[in-house]
Amino acid sequence: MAGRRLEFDKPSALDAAMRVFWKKGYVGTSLADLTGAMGINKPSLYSAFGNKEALFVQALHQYLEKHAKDRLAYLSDDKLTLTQRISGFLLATVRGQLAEETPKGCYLAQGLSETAGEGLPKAAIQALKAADEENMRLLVRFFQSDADSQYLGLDRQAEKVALYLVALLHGTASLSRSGRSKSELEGILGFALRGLGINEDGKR
Amino acid sequence: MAGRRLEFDKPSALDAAMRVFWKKGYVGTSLADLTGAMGINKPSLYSAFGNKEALFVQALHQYLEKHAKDRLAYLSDDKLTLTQRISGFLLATVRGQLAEETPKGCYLAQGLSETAGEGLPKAAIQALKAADEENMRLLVRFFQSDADSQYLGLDRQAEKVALYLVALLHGTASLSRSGRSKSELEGILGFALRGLGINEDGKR
DNA sequence: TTCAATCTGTACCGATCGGTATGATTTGAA
DNA sequence: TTCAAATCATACCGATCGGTACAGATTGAA
Repeated sequence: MAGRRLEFDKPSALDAAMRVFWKKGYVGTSLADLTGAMGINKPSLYSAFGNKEALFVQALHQYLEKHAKDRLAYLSDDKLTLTQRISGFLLATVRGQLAEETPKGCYLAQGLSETAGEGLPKAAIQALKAADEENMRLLVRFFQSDADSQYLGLDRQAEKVALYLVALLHGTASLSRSGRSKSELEGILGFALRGLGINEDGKR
Repeated sequence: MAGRRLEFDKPSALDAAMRVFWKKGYVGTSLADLTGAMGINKPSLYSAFGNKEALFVQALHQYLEKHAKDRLAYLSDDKLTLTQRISGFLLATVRGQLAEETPKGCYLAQGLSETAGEGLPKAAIQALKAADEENMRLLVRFFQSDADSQYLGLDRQAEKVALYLVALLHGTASLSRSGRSKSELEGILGFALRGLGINEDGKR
């Protein structure tokens, strides 16, 4: 088709936008913040991504795909014990929450918290709730279907166990945003595992 | 002294401001939000409280005094076992996070999270960090000095134990803001206690 | 009763908010 | 080479941001 070519790389512009929302939240980021970080100006942003809230939703999906999805893979690694798998999942998540290359905390948790205020448009709230529920679904299904989890009886309270881990990870996300160090947060995970009633070899 | 009298009740105006900040965060609340909830207009706000950030700090102290302080009292109730005291503290905190009469979540946790963005003035950051550290100090001192805690060896890792509980409570605060129910959050606390390695009578 | 002190309401300040109209510029197809 | 399609940069829109000047109202003390 005819027409001038895009002068910026759309995926990397979306990546830049994601980092701004990740760091400052939805209400805390302005269009000037976004265009500055993305290296484009407002009309380009609007023609490429719609508007602020549409960009927020796309950035959320980018975050889930590029930064959240991999962590769940630890849970289904057959070569590891249950403890190792859960511990790997938790460690990877916490490392992601305080990596140097990205903002502190968790895009999803940050967004969900803003749900309680009144600054989020409906589409953003919907996308955040959907991602939260999907995340919970995956965790619940894991504790329900995993053999070691069944052996320990965790499958019978899969919802509670999953919510316990989600709460802990929301907590570490919050603490990482307030400046806590890697060693401080990793120290928490030992207690987290003990809360599940599992030990190092994954069997009671 | 001479002069016209204040036509509003200063403490209850501060209380109204506290609820707005509690619900919407610092960057998410506008002066219009504040004056609307407080029932006064801007010049009155500025003469009585200084400016937005000074009001935020005063509201934070009001929150700590009226909504956070009492919970710690559970820890030093001599008539209860260690488990009962910690459980009481956690339960009271979670109930405060989703009470009907107040906004969801925790004013302090909400503010600390905003620390990672760039919307908070320095004075607000200082006050939040100070409150966070004071809170941690009290918890650490508790696990160091409590007899039952010493008996269980928790005093030798008091910092880690305290941070574990703080992380969990930040997590429940976050979850309460995203709409989780009382029963869901209370279900988490059982795992939290197990993470500490204590049982119902407070002795191993 | 006067006067300084204090508070309230309105109206305004420059800056920034999210979003857009417009015209110049660049492209592929005809 | 012409022309429609797409993107770019600038400049602007009304609304709202945090904050304040100012005039009128209300008070206690002199």
